[in-house]
Amino acid sequence: MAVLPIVEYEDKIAETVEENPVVVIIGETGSGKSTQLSQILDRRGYTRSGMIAVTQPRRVAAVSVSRRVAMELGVQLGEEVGYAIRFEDRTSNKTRIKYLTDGCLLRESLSNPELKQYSVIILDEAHERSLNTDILLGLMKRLVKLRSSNLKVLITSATLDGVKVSRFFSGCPILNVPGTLFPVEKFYSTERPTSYLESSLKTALDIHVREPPGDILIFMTGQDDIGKMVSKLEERIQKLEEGSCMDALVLPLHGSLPPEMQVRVFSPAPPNCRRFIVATNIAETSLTVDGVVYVIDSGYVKQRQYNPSTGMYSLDVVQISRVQADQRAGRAGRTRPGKCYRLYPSTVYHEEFLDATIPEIQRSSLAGSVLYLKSLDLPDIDILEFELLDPPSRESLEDALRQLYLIDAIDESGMITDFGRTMAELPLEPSLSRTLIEANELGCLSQALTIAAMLSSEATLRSNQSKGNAKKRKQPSELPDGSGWGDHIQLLQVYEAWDLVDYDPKWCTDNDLQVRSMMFAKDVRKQLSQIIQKIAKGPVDVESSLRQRRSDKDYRNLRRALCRGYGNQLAERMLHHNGYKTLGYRSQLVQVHPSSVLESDEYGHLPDYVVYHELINVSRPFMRNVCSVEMAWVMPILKKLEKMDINKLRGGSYDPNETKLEENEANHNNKQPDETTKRPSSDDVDSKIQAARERYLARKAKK
DNA sequence: GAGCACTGC
Repeated sequence: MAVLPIVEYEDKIAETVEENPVVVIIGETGSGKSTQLSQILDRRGYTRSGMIAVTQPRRVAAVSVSRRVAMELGVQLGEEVGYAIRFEDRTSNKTRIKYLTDGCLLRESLSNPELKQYSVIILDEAHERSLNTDILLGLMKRLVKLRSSNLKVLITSATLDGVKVSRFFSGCPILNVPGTLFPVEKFYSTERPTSYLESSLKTALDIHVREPPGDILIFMTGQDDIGKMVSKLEERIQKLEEGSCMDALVLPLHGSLPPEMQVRVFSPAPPNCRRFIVATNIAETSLTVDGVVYVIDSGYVKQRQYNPSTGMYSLDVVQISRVQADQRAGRAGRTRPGKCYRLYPSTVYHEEFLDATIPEIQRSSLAGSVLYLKSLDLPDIDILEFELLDPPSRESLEDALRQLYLIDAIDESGMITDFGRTMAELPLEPSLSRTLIEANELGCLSQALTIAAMLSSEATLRSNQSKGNAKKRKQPSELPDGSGWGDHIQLLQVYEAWDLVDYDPKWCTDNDLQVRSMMFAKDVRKQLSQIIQKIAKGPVDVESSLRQRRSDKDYRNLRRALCRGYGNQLAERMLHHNGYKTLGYRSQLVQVHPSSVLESDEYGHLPDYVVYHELINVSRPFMRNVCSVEMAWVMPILKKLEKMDINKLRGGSYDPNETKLEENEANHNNKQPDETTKRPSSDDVDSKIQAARERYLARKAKK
């Protein structure tokens, strides 16, 4: 086995770690940082006073890297070297080196805020900037001060980000460890193509005809384009003159492909055959395809982002960053020198692309993360001042506070409530945690657990309700339809139907459901049940109704619990048509997603009030996963909205004078004093509630 | 009447 570059740096690394509490390691692909750093520090005696934790953004990485390290050290996995991921803890009291997902480490710090069992914490792949890694970086900054004598923190990052991370940790040292990538020659287009699909197609065929053997990896934005590209490639390759070039195999690769299709890319090409792998971003970091020598990079990626001013997610095709472009190019140089064809001019790369991808923390709803931080009870930290590498916008934090207030996780002055503490314990979005608490009080916890689990697993019920579409109506689906109450109820019914056939995998495939997702839902449900039973004061019922079907056909209590939980995600139907208006501190015109099973009454009217799981803007704003609720349940939440004051919510445990000072400072820094004073006036809220009441009266009169 | 990239507790 070749000696990894990092081994030559062992003394230097050990020395630097000895002298500094925090060290940034810039390790390129193939440097061996993921497997070697922990072993180096183990050899140097750091495991005498505690374990070494190594975090990974992905589960598969935690498992495979720990397996590798156990093998190198000649120990049984789970003994001296182990891993911990959700649903699976393979560590023991002998464990010295522990690989875990960053989400797992966050969970651990909930019950043990100083993470005392660790003497070293290595945050690997920090340049990927997952939401969890960013929060961990903030926690580490605080932790190294608290435990300056007995904690070492190492952060691995990419070249472009290293200085920034170092600056965040008051200028800690940066060590560079070279990788073992082969050179990749880059070719740029002279201009942006009008159709990147056509341009990729042409480039791929050019390579096929002219270049020596080696697989081609083509980066596309999504499933649709990949499908088109695959069929066009197959068509054009067939037309190529026989004998003029080698054989070809075209493979799609994206996340929603069934696992058996995904693994096809891991078997090598047949002899004298070139593979074309048409992939999404999944091939950028998550999956490594061997044999790739040529990369075609469109320069685009599909990215999900959250807009805190509308509460809406959107999925947009955006330009990639320079880090991403380099990562894509690197995929061509893993086994030998490669070539990367960039379908954009070099000026675009240098002048238009961002240095790094916008971190997830600036593209997500932060309700869950803010609740998490609040539950840590860090006495010295105001949540809005919590130091992060790239702080989210003030608007985004305020949005999180408002959401948390509406679902009773924090009180009117921003303090975490008892509800909030329970909610933070559950590995769910706050809305679903709140639903579970309410369901427990209303005697329908078991059903709510199932819904929460099904929503976590994204067990998409593939358009089995395409009623009007004659083409797709081959056979009517046997799946339950939510009894008209909506998608949450349908998810519940589907799971219960699966339970009735003893969780038979074949039942899933027969009904066009992914076995993987359903199994995941089952695992989540079990985990949630265990956590709830652990934290509950009294006895809880987590199993009822799974087998003995209830007689309440209207799922009344369950819908009521959902309404309480989704108090921040309510919508009201328009008086004269089936469009909806979201209710809350901001109002949007939205529609029920066409895939919903929500039913209208005999007059063709959808329910007056619904809760929704998510707002997503795809060509138009839609509510995905909706459930019918009753006005009487909605009114108390609107009342609560009336009392909401964002200035108080921001306050936390600080006294008002101090808060004021901070705000003045913020105003000064932002140089936008108008912005900070511009908050929804109470008039606004009043008028909203007034309007809702008028509509209520109008409806009542109509009936 | 539309069609969702990728992770994770």
